[in-house]
Amino acid sequence: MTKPLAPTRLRILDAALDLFGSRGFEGVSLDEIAVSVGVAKQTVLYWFASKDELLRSVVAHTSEELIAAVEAAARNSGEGFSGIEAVVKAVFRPAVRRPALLGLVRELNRLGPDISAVLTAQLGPLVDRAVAWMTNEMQAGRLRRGDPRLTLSLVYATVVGVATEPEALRMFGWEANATGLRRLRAELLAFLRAALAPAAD
Amino acid sequence: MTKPLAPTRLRILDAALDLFGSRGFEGVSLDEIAVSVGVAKQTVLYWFASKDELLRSVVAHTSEELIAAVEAAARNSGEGFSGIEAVVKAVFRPAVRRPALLGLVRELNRLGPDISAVLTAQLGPLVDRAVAWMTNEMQAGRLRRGDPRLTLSLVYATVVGVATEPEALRMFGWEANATGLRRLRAELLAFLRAALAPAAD
DNA sequence: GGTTGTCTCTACCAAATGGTAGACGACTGT
DNA sequence: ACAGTCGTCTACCATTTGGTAGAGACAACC
Repeated sequence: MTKPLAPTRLRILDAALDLFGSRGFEGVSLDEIAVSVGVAKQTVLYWFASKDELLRSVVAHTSEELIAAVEAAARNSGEGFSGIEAVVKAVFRPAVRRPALLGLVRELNRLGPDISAVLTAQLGPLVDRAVAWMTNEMQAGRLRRGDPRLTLSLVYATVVGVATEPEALRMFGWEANATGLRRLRAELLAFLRAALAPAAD
Repeated sequence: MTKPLAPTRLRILDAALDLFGSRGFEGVSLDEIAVSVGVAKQTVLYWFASKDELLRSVVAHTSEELIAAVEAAARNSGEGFSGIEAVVKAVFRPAVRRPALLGLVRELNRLGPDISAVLTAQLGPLVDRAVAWMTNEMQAGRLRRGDPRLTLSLVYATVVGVATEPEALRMFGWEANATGLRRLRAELLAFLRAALAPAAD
């Protein structure tokens, strides 16, 4: 605990997340990252052996945080849709405020399996648990029946799509302010609730 | 029949769409595009004055096609959810088969307003008509009531999310073959139908 | 045959990029 | 006072990038 709040290394990780997430790995130069942090390019290379390693570190660091948030939410969540609601709520604000968070996930897909493997390894168990939970809830009649994995994928795709495309949402007339954010979240939850509600029979 | 179908210019547009869409504008060099087409880099620059103009052309060309498909589907579509179903079906296959199609849309967001304006101008009227249609269907009770623009955004986000993240879907255990594609489409439509179904009352 | 215009090529350039080498200062423990 | 190491810097390099200049192949039209 020698360096309390934001030592250079963390500030670099932070800036790199935003830049990689918003403009892509190849679209950002080490120098840009350095300038945005307020250090020299070589300071970045002092902390991270290469640009690739910087990306790997950003992914590892970021996914740890996100996964922790999701797991915490999942632990305290209830049955049926409220379980999903808790997780979505936990992810929604940071994700929309900072599209880079989930944008980075997309970024991985274009950088070959060796890098996305870092994330897959971390996410695998979480996905499995989620699928098991979903299967159970479907069988109990608390969620609409369907392929649990695909349904989960669709929930994921919806949330990620919303969170990573503010520009597209603006195209539909959405305004990116606090009110817009609240409304979007409310509509997203209503949308997902309807999509997952068990068929009335 | 020397160059009947794909003259150089079109082949370049085609290759550029795939490369830009999958690896990002900055992640692809002119040389790569040229090689993948089988010509020299300078041939690319002969057809398109600069890399920027190439991107603009790809966007214009691609969005024309997509928009035409959407409009055709929208014209023949029915009321309520079947109207949306028709459009989603029209977009789904080409979009999933070729993630670059919609991936390009995301790509635009990171390239400044001057480029995404090309697309916005083309999409604007279509979006307005879709919103008007949706408002009408909601009021008629054929779709679940809600903010028409936001609901539309969510449908869009879901489809785009699904279409542009095959890697993420694979993380959830989805397999990218013909059967997987069919199942995914069926589940997507069921998901959207449930999400948009009018509240039973 | 000559001219013109289209299309593709080789050769080259200036700028930017990721990365290396090594110096300078600040702080540590001895 | 001194050696060491931590963190940052300036200076530099090799490669790649987008882009320019100009020549050659080839067809069509005169």
